[in-house]
Amino acid sequence: MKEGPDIAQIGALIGDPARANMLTALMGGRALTATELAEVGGITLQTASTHLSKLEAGGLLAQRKQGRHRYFALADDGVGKLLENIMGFAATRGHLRHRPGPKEPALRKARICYDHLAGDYGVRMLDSLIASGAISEVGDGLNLTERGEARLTSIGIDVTGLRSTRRPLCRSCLDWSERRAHLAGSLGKALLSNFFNKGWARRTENSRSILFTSEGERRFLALFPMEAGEMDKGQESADV
Amino acid sequence: MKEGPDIAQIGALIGDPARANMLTALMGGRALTATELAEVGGITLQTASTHLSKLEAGGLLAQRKQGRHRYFALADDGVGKLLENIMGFAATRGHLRHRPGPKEPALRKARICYDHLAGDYGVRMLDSLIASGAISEVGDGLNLTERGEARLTSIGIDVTGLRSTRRPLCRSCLDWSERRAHLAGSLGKALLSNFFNKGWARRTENSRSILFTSEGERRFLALFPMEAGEMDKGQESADV
DNA sequence: TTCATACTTCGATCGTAACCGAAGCATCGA
DNA sequence: TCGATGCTTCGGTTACGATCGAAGTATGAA
Repeated sequence: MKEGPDIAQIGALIGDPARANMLTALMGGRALTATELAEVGGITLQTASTHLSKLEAGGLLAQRKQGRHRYFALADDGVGKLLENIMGFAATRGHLRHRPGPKEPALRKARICYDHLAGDYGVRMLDSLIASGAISEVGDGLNLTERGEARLTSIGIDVTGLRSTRRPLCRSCLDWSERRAHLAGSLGKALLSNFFNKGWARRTENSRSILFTSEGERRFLALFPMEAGEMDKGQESADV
Repeated sequence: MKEGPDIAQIGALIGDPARANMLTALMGGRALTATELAEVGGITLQTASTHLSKLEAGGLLAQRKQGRHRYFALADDGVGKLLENIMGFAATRGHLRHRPGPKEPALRKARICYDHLAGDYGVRMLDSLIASGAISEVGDGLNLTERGEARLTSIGIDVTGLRSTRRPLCRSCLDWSERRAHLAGSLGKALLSNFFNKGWARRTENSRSILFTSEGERRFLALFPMEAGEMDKGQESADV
């Protein structure tokens, strides 16, 4: 009965509120310093330091020294994926935190989920890709069709290059409030990078929300039109 | 920064060793009484009772009264899936518990993982299904082919009936020691039930290991032959 | 050098939750 | 009705770990 992986250990790591807040912040995808993480955790630097040591020892975080700064980030994709999973699960059980801040509408609209686009726009993008036949749903998973590959290549995504990596091209990621999926995987990441590179959108400094320029928004909505029946849905989407 | 699902809450629930042991035991798929769970948790009945209340309040467990017994089980598929995920992750970080008991070889060979077959035989079965073209790998997911549907129907699986449920037909589940996948989803469950019904195998009383009869083993191995190059691999497989 | 910034380590406090003994409640069988 | 079994609730103890002040280490800047 005592065999098997020790889920209690990682449960305990995630189970502390301060650590959970830090991990959630790092889902934003960028590395943060100990000082920044102390702030998001609502604790002093000393306390944060011990937490960060534990998270690193537990294999959840990786650190990179740079001058007198020490940047922490999620150790790898697996950690992001795990946290996504738990968030999705927690949402279905109604374990929500209830401090609707002023930034919430922006977060609902478009936000970063580890490394890909989430929120209303994220859900819309995947819906549109499926509706247009670029991505097909196969059982539990998602699959890029030939038509989709041609289309994405035409907007500047190096699909061939993405295929050569070990990471899955398409993954679906559950949007916790809407309970609908958006696109994760290396393709999801590449698409978001593409939007950044084109200047359609940019990150915000202290939040996971993504700001679209008016021009970028216009282009994005044109590129991923909503199906006819979907108008005025998707307002409450928000993820992770 | 405070929006989103509260991962700390469920992390804390899983993070207590006694609770984690109980949950792991319930991954065996059958409902257990509070007394039995107290024993696997290594705690008294009183303590177990409070743990079980918390797990139920947190949406992880469901209880069913039956006479003066109170049976606890995982609340639904989602919980099993979550625990599988965490176990898979924990295994990749080397968070293993180290009490190799006498039952371990049996567990490595074949065991139940929530409701489907895991371990050496579980991995072998999926490998064989893929090699024979019954199941294809699509990106991250698995897909039953037409040929596979015909083949499984012929051995007594009601594939059409399975398709009509909301649960995904094929899911892959990471085998933590081998780091290879075996088959989960409603099809994985149906296959294991099929083996039980045919009398090829049965559960053991106090463990998650599955015992094959010699006849059942012969049939199983004939039904799911190993690919030529795979001989003598798969000895160390064990899951969840 | 010297000072400032970024972070860690040490030491002590404190709160929470895990824990168990004992008592209480519910169901069953006789 | 009575005792036995299965489980919960109560109360008090204990232990662990989260927390922070203070001191220590490392890097950079002046």
